[in-house]
Amino acid sequence: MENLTTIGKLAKAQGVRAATLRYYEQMGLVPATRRTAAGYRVYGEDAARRLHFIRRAQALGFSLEEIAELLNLSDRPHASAGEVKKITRRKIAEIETRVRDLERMKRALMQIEHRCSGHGSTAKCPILAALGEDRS
Amino acid sequence: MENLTTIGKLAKAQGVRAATLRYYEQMGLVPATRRTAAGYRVYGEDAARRLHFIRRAQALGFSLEEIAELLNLSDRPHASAGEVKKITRRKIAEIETRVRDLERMKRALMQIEHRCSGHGSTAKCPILAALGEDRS
DNA sequence: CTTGACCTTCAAGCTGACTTCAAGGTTTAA
DNA sequence: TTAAACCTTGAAGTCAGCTTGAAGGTCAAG
Repeated sequence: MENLTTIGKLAKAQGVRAATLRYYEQMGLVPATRRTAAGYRVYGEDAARRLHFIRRAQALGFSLEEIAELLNLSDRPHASAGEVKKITRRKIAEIETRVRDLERMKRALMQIEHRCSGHGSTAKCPILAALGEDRS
Repeated sequence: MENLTTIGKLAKAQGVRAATLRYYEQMGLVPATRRTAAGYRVYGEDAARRLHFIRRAQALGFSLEEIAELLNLSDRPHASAGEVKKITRRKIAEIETRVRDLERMKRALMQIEHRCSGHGSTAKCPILAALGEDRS
């Protein structure tokens, strides 16, 4: 089954507002859908997957513009392979940097947690030290 | 040496604007500094470390409010250990989720990169599949 | 001892990502 | 068949996180 749905149902299912979906469409994040005779938007389940991706990526700190760029990568499967590859590698590198920074922050937080259990001494500001080295 | 400096120098050194530093002070992200007789702000190097942390944390997608919360953890070393511990654990869990999501996104990008080298077939939309499972 | 590069505050303006509102047309359930 | 619950567009409002501008005080170099 194709599982067609209206904007309101898709929105509710994904925990966003219908207005947000229209906004994403306007911003080019989701393609303009086909419409009913009355002009109502009609969504298939690919729309749900796409929307889900957008929300998760956002939670990871990507801007809508960056997300559009990521989605573009998979939308144009073989278009200008060289460029796609370049962007992809850049994104991968960005992600690796983020992960490293997050791991450092995590270690700092674990130190704080440990210290707060009474085991640590006055070792000061592990969190500030966390992202202290090397420039982005 | 204590390495005291003015707002302009600190700002330039960290690649932000002086106005941004004033804004952070206003928002409570950096404590109000002492001033010269003329009312000029005077910064020590702790300010530089703090600022550096703020910028990196921002790049990781934390809001200023969240960053303030993180900084508070290290500012009040032993204040209400129970609460600090709770917040710390929550932040650690959040970070772990983020890292997992980023790793998934990275794997998807690597598939795209691979596919674009001509090795892959029409395996479609690895990026959409990337964050497709389990809810945040 | 003045000129230009700083610093001060306060207020208004801008961008991204929505949200809300107004004024309507459509669908559906009683 | 009509009222509630949808949908449409367009435009304005909101919040975070700055940026810019105005109007003025301070400091360092020549």
